[in-house]
Amino acid sequence: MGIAERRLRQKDEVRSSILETAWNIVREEGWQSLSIRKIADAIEYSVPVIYDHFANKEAILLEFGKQGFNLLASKMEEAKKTTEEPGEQLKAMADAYWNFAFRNKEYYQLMFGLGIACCETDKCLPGTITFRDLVMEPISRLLAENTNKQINGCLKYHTFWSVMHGLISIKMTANTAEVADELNKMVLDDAIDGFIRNLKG
Amino acid sequence: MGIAERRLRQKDEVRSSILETAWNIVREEGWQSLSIRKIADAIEYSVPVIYDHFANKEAILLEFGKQGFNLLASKMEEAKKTTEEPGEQLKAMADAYWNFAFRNKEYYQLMFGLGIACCETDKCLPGTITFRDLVMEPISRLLAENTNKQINGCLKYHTFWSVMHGLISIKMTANTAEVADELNKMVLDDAIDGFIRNLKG
DNA sequence: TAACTTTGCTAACGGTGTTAGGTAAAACAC
DNA sequence: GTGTTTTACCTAACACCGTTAGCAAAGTTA
Repeated sequence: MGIAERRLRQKDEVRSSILETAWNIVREEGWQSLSIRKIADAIEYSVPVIYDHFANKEAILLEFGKQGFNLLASKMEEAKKTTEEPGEQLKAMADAYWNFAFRNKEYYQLMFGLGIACCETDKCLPGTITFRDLVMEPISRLLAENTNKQINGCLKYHTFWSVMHGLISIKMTANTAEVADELNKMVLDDAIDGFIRNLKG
Repeated sequence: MGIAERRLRQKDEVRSSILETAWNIVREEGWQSLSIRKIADAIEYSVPVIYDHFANKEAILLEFGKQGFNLLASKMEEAKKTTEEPGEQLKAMADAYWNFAFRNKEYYQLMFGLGIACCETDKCLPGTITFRDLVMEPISRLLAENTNKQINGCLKYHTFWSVMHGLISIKMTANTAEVADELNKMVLDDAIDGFIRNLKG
């Protein structure tokens, strides 16, 4: 009785084509321009079919949000593995974050833009690694070597994200080429260097 | 012949009531929920009247954007005047920025949220002071005292904004009380302290 | 009073997310 | 193979949205 299986497969294909089509629309016209009707048109089904696969429009966006967070997490994990020195790890992850943001503007805008608030940056990952674990560990190692024991690691963790997010979101919002690209990357490098220097004491 | 004047006055009153009403809606229901029809309803005029005063909806948002940037600039200018020491000035301005953001969430969200992109953070002020002047001056003074002449002030200027914006926008997007308020303020203070320490060399 | 200008309205256009209700085809039971 | 039930899918609507064309009434001027 492979009928049920075939049906599930077909249903999954429609679901996939919804996501694929939506992604194309977003890439070509931006999030603002994505509409249920446009998707329905493109996949050659009527509008209500979409609601058989997603509760509402936000559920579609959330799906992309998850994808984005997973991709970002894997890129940062990968970056971290390239070195053992905690300071270098932080720099590598900052680099990975930067690259992710500008190679996947659509994802980044959805994830951190007008708070689709997919998650609090942490949750909604496959359960294994969290961003917190990833970034907190090298911070703690640097702080352990620091003679000044007053410094709060949790606080530094937030600073790390804030600096990166701030730099990227300002650059992304700014009218394209307000400042040269290299300068922006230098600002990030400089800020992260300063951050690490302060961690080392 | 005060007729024309009275008419102008009356027209201005309608314009003001549009802005006032719009602001009330935003405060009570958020930017997402602001619509031309709601404004028209509330001021007890028909919809097209609004278009006699504003070219379109975005023009209304832009008006608020200008207000926001002016308010922020004045708060930061005021903060700067409280001290002469450049490091203290930067801290005071960071504080003022922080306070502005959380005492005027609606403004901040409009100004830096989903890029209504009112301006590039600088322009659209009354022509006199720019944010750049305000922040760049104490940075330059600190760098002048620093023996390391390699440091780029323009770069530091961008870092300053990024850190502040990053901290605030992450806290604003986060689901209300992810982290205690005091901790967040501590993160800002810590980040700005670190920033200034690095400026001093 | 007649002509003109301004003011404000109704009603529409084309778009959005979402859902109720019906039909035809496919799958199942006998 | 026939009858019944489930599934897939569509049409059409609801309630919104921003925006604009066109018209009627009121106010202003000569």
